[in-house]
Amino acid sequence: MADEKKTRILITSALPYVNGPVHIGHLAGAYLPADIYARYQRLRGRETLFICGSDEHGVPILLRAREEGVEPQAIVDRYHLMVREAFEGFGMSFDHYGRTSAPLHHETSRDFFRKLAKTGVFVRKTEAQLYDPEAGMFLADRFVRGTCPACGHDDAYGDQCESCGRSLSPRELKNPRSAITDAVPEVRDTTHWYLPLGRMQSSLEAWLSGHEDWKPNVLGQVRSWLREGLEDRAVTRDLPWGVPVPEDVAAEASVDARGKVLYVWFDAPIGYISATREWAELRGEPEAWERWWKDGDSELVHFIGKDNIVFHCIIFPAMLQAHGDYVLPANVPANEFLNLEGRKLSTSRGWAVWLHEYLEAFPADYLRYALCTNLPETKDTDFTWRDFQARVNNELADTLGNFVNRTHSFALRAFGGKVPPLGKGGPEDRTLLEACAKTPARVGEAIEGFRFREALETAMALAREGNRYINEREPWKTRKEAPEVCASTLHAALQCAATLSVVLDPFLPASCRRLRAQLGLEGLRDSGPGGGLGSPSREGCFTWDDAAHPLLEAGAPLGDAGILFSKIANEEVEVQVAKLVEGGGEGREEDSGYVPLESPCAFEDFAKIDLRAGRVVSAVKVPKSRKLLRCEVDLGFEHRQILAGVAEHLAPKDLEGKRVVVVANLAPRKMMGLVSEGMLLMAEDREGRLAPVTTDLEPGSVVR
RNA sequence: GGCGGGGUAGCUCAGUUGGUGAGAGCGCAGGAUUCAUAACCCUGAGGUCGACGGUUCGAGUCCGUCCCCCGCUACCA
Repeated sequence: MADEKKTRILITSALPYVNGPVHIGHLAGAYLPADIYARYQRLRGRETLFICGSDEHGVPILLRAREEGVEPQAIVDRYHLMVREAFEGFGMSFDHYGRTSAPLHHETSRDFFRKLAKTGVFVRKTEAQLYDPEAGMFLADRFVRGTCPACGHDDAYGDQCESCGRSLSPRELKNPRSAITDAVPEVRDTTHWYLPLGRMQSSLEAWLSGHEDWKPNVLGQVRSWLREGLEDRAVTRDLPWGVPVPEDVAAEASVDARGKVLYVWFDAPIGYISATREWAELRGEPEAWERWWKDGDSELVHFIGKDNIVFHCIIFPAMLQAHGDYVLPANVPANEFLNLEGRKLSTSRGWAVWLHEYLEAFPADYLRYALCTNLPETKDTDFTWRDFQARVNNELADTLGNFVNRTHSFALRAFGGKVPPLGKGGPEDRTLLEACAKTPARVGEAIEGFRFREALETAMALAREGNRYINEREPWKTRKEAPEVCASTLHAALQCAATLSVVLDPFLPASCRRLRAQLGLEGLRDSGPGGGLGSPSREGCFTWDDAAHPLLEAGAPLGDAGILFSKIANEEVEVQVAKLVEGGGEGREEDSGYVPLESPCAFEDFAKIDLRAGRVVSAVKVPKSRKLLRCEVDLGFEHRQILAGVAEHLAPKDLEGKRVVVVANLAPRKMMGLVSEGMLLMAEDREGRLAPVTTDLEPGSVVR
């Protein structure tokens, strides 16, 4: 239940990570529910602010920029724009949509960090790491190559030697070099700041104990983390892309701040705050943001997907608590995941419906409806195009659209385009009007409990009741026999349509606006951006609760007719399904689903690999492992034990007896306590299916 | 493997603190109707509530074990 004591409500949707476009899975998790909630709160008349923005830092964006040979800023500029426009087309009613590369975000994050540093919240740890003087940056372990101290192999990674399987630390390597520039790395000490979650645990637990009413999937995850005991987390990184660590803080700790940035999960949630500040500045009231973030009367609600629970329920609250000035989330109604046609969504495989592409084909409200009827509120759910079509045709068009259309067009014809009077009204009329009166509260109760499917179903039930009512009252008969009765019927039916235009507004904002125009109904508060903020025009408008009373006055003029929802033909969804199968590759345009080619490899490098034919003598699943099969392979001159990470795709019998191709000189590697002496070559198709690469020749044969 | 969330009618999903004959929408079958977007309305068929034990007068709802799906994590071809 909503806490009516709080006077204003601050709603956030997870910041999308802009290394690609947004798809329907994102919408179902963090965006559509948040938008419905925000629009509802505005219609209720509560002071409401809805905030989101692009998350633009972190390693994946840096790597993507390197791949494409452009600056990271170019990547995030591209997707920030694309994502923002797609959200707008979908009807997301953000009061502000910011971005974490904005100067104000950098300033806000740095101030936040500075405050925690100054008040002694952080601990610092210094460790020696390798530094690339040419690239001017510290090297992650896998970016260091060199000679293995144990076996002399000259191309070992910084974390492990592939030749002897030994785990290493980068500093143990002889003749180390940078994998980026080939420069000889220097050993330098690097210091990082840590958020000591361990010692913050009890205060977090105290806070969480006041939130036993959160969704079970959220509480379960959170309790599990607390039971395990929280560990300190580093909040800075040696990276060239991100929010720079404040120089003054670094100087005070006698640390060189150059090349150090805030870790992305530290700065990203602060994006909620900086976007609010940006909103306030644009409004010309730079201090206005503090009301939302620092006043105890403010209720903060984060909408996210289940993968984000720990950050929003533990780490960010810990940061806010440590800072001291901020309110903590009142609720974090995380959703589970949406599947697509029975398979999980995958950006890398292109198994997704991209929002910007969807919007080229169908109206936003159709998707809003279809997704909302099937939101993954308690468990993962499945989106299919066929179901989408059925929802739109059978429910939106046939049930809702047809109800308002038959009502409206009848009134236009029979009553000269004006709302007919209720007159005395019969018991049936009063029954329908009572159903209308109860609906806003019922729908609202479900929304406030974050049960959006139930809320939409409740509203749609009123449309069904309206259809039933008209069938029973048969106004086409009473029109001539008893005109006053006919007038009462149409009056009640029009009131019902008017109620629907309000209670469905959060779900179908564009369609409900059109519906109200058809009904000649004006003066509802704006559910869109700015509608939850104080403004002169807002006063005098009617609200959600007012929809419990008849909204139309007898004699008032009706607007023009029009079809609200048109049906989707089979061919239209077939096109979408076909697009899915073909486009199995990536969000990028010309990609057909094939994995992109690796960069060229010199022949000398290729020649180092010794490929042999081998016969799989036996294959058994490695106990307690999810992916590994332990194979005994006959190479003719010897038998090898090889671990293949294919158990999710292949059964042991798929390999046993097969003559396969083996990388015979691959450095041994330990996994699950077992040594793997080589690798079985596998081919993978665009659907992700695996099959061994086989040969007819005898074991030991050389493959070139 | 560890931790968390799920496995309920053909399909997609609801089922609060255990208690009248287990629900909705869609799909299907039959009927009624014609104001309306070949729409609407009524009726019906349909499930041993993942499997096996247990607690209880009584369990989809609580406990235990196992199987399958998803997320985080661990050792990711």
